[in-house]
Amino acid sequence: MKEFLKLFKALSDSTRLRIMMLLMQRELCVCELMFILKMEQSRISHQLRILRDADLVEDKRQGRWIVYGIPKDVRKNLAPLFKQLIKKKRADSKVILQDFKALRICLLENVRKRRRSII
Amino acid sequence: MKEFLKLFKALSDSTRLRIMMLLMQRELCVCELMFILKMEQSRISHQLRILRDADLVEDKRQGRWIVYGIPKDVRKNLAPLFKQLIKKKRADSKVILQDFKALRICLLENVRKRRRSII
DNA sequence: TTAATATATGAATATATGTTCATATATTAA
DNA sequence: TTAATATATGAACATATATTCATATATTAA
Repeated sequence: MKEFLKLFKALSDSTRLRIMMLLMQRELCVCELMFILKMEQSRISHQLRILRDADLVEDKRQGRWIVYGIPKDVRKNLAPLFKQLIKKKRADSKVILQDFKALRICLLENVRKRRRSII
Repeated sequence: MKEFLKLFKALSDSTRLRIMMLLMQRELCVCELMFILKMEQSRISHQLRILRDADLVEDKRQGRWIVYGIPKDVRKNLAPLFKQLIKKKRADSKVILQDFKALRICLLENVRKRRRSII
């Protein structure tokens, strides 16, 4: 039961749910999430930690960025659930769809700098 | 998103999760839940209210008891998820399985009195 | 009608959680 | 090596949530 509680708790916060929806689209670093969600860095880091503790996301260093993504098995399990969240064209999904729009802008504007680390 | 948050929040408490698992087995009144969970009445009533506000349970009066159950559509949607929760024979499921045992005893002992209301 | 039973609910309290601020750490650029 | 950038994290604070206690309401039994 603990495991399920951890999962539900992790998903029962709007910031974390938005992060999850974004990471379902694409791996992102913290500064990209900051740009898209318009939230300060520590707020996002704290929430990512909770998601990581619940094994909903994993992180890897890429040069000076730390990139977050959703492990394959988690992605597979959550996909049907999250699909419902976008599918319904209700006011409910508005925030999510706006976030997706901001994600596109984030990529176009190359918020994560072009420089690539050697490692 | 609000709808999903409401769902996840409703399920992210161990008392409520246990209640949901029990109601997936069978309709139950508050006093039966008290007996099974060994919790005081107001505690259960408060949690049932939260579940009802999230449309996860519905109630109907039967004589002097108020019987709680899970609406068919909700039951259908949550069944696969909850099945996983019981399936895995891990310490994680122990509490739930103990609750099911207590449920059986509850029914054998006829915790809800035999008298039936006229209504 | 009165007492007993079953449940709901408001208020008080304790605890958990989310956010912000300040600061530490790790990497890369200069 | 030093400065800049990206991120993590501890502490303080505000807010939300769960639980308990006291009490109200509705139904049935006597």
